[in-house]
Amino acid sequence: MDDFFDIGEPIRPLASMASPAEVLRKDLERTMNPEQLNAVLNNQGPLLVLAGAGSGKTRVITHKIAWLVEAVGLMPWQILAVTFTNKAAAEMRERTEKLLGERAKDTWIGTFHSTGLRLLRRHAELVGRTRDFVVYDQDDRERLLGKVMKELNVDKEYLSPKKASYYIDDQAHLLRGPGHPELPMELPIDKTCAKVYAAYEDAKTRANAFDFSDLIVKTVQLFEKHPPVLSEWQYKWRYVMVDEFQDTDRAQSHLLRLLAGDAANLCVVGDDDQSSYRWRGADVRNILDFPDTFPGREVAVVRLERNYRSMGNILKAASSLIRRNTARHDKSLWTEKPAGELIRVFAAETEGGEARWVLKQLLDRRRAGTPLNEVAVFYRTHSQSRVFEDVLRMEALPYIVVGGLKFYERKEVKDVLAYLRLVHNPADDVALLRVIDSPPRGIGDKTLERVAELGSATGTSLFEAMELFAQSREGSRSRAAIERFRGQVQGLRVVAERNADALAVARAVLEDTGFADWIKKDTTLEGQGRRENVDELMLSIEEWRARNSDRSLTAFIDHVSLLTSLDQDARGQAVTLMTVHAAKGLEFDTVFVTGLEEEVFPHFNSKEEAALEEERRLAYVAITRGKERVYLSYARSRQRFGRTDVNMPSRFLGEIDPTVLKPESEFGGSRAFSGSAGWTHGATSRPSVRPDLSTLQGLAGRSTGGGWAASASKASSGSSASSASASRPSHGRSLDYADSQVGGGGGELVGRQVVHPRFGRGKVLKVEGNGEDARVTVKFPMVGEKTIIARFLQAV
DNA sequence: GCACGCATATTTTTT
DNA sequence: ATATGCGTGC
Repeated sequence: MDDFFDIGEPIRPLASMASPAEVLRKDLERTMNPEQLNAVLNNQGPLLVLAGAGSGKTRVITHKIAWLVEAVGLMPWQILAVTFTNKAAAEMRERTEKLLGERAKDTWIGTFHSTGLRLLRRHAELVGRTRDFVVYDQDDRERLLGKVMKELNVDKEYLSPKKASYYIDDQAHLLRGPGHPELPMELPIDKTCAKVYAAYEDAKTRANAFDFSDLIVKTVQLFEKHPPVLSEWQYKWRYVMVDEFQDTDRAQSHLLRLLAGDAANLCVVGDDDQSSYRWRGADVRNILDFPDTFPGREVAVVRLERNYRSMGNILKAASSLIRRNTARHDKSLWTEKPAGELIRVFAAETEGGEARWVLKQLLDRRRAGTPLNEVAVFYRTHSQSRVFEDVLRMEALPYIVVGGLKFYERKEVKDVLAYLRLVHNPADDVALLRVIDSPPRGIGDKTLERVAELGSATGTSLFEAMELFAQSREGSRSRAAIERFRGQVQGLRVVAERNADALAVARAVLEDTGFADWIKKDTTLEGQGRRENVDELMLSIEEWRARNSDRSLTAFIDHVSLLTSLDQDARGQAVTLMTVHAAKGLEFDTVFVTGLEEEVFPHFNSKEEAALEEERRLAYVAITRGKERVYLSYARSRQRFGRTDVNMPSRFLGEIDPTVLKPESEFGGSRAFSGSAGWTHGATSRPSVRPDLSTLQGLAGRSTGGGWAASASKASSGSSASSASASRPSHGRSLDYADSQVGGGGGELVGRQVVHPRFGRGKVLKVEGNGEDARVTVKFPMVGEKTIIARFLQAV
C-alpha cells in the first residue's frame, strides 16, 4: 500500500479549467507561510510538526486533509484524524467541512477514545465482549473495584478503590495488563494491587464492560492478537493524523504506530511546551523522541514558529517563562504583531479582592467593546471558580463554567443512564447496583448479598442470579421484590426491542420503574433540582435524537459515555471560566490568569522538578491563549479548606521578562513580587486605589471609607465576607442581617420584597440560617421559587 | 429495610 | 465548606 501515494504532484486538470487541486494549491501558497505549506504538502512517511502556540496548527491539519482529498486523491474515509477532546474533534470536523463540504463527513475525525470504542464495537467478540458492552467511567470503575476488593477481603483503609484505580491506569498507560511480567512486585501493596487488578479485569469481563483505559489498551490487544483485523484497518486508513501529540501516553502512541503500519503515513502535530497530562500517563518523550523512533527511516520535521495569535508582549512573556524549562525541543516563537499593552500583574489581599479586580477589568473591557465570549478567566483548580462566579453573578454578567459540576455526573442523571445501560446490557452489575434502590423497592443489603453469592457461585451477573434467586425458596418477601424488579427490567427490554429509539426507552424507564414518581415525591429544594436535571436529561436526549440518524439505545449510550463537561458549547455572550487544562487549544481576546501563588500555581503537589516543569508549561499555555490582552493576578491570602492560607507570589511571575509586566496592587503603587517583603499589611493603610465599586449593581451612593477598608482589614475572614461587605450598601435599604436578626426572629424578613441582580424583584418566603450566608427562599414572578444566599439579595 | 443525622475526607489537572 | 459515607433509630 506504500505505493498508493505518488504524492507531491497535484492531479492534472482535464481541461483548461482549474482543478480543485490547483485552486487549493494557489490558495495555500497565498495564505500560508512556507513551513505551514511544507507541513501540508509533505505526505509520505512519518512527519513531525512542531507547532508552537498560535502557529496555525489546526489550519494546517484541516488543509492537509483537504489536500489529501483534493490533490492526492484519497477518499475522505481513508483518512483518520485523532485528537484528545470531543471539542477539538468537533472543531476540526467543522473546519474540514468548510473546506471539503459534505465529503468531510466520511473522514473519521475523533478522539482516541471514541476511535477505540468504534473499533472495539466492531470486533467485540474478538476481545471477550459481546457487541452490547458498556463503557465504565471513573465512578463506575471505583464502584466495581469496591465490590471486587470486598470479595477479596482487601481492607479499604489499606488500599482505597481510588488508589487502586490510579494504579490500574498507571499500568494500562504502559500497556501492562493483569499478570504482565513487569508489574511492580516488590512491596506487599504491589502484590495486593496486582491481585485486585486481575480480579477487576475478570469482573469487567463478566459485566461485559470496558473502562476508559480499555478503549485504548484493548484496541491495541485486538490488533496484536488479530493481525488480519489490523491489516483491514491499515488498508482502510491510508493516512493518520494526530493532534496534541505531546499528550499521548505509551499505549496511545503504540496504537498509532500499529495503525500507521509499514507505510507510516503518520503525521503527528504537537508542542512539547504544551504537554500537560503527565499525571495521566502522557509521556513527553513520545514527541521529543519521535524523530528517532522509525529505524532506518527519515522522519521529516517541520517547525511552525510564527505566532499569529498574540501581541508581542504576550509572546515575550510566555517565551521568557518557558525558556526556564530544560526538557524541550528548542524553538522560539516570533510574531510580526506590535508589542501591544503591557501585561498587568495585580496583587490582591484576598481571593475576593482578586475576583473584584478581574471583574472591574472585565467591565472596562466590555465598555471598550470586547465581546464577553472573547474573555476568559483561568485558574489552576476548579475550586477557585467560585469567587469569580460570585462576583459575576452579582453583576448579572453571564458566564459559563467549563468543567466543574458535570451534568452527566449528577446522581439522578447517572441513575437514569444506569437504567438505560442495564436495559441495554443486563450483565452490567454496576448499573444494577446503582439503580436497585432508586427508587427504594424493598431490596436491601441482605437480599442483595444472597443474590451476589448466587452470582459468584455460578459465575453469572447479578441480573441472571436474580432469576436463580427467584426460583429458590428464599424468603418470600425479598423474592417478590426481586421478581418485581426483574419484571420491570425485562419489560423495559421489550420496549427497547420493539422500539429501538433511546428516547422511548428513557421515557419508559422514568414511568415504569417508578423513578419519576419517586423524585416527584421529594418536595425539598434538592428534589426540585433533581427533577430539573432529569427534565434536562430528557431534553438532551431529544436534542441528540434530532441531530443523529442512529437513534438506538446503543448509539446514545456510546455518545454519553464519551461526553465530558468540556463539550458543552459556549452559548451566546458569556465570560468563560475554566481551568488551565481546559483552555488548551482555545484562544481569547482577553485572558486572566489568576491565583498565581506558590502552592496554588505551581500546585503544591508538583514540587518535584519534572512536575514543576509541567506546571510551568501550564502557565505557558495559559498566557499564550491571549490575543490582545493578558492579565495576571494573585492573592496574598486565600481560603482553602475553610482555612486561610498565606502564600508567596508564584515563582513564575518572577521568571517572566519584567520589561513586559506592569505590577499594581490593591493598595496602589507597584510592588515587587519576589518574597514576602512585597506584602504590606493592609489593615491600617488607606486604600489609594479602591475597586470601582460603583460598577457593582445597586451600589450607587454608597458611603466611601467603610466597606472596603473594613473587608481588607479582616481579609483573613474570607471571600464571602469581603464580597458581602463590598456589595452591601452601607446605609438603609439593604438586607441588614445583623439588625433584622434573621436567625432568631428572622420572621421579619418573610414577606418582604427583595431584589436579586439576575432574577429581579421577588418576595421572601422562607429564611434558613442567619447572617449573610442565610438561605433565603424567594418567589420571583418570572422564574418562580429560588433559594438564594442572603448576601446576593437586597431589600427594597 | 429505610430515613435521617453525624462524621469524615476532600481538592490538581480528564478521556 | 461541601459532598459522601457510615451508623443509629424507626
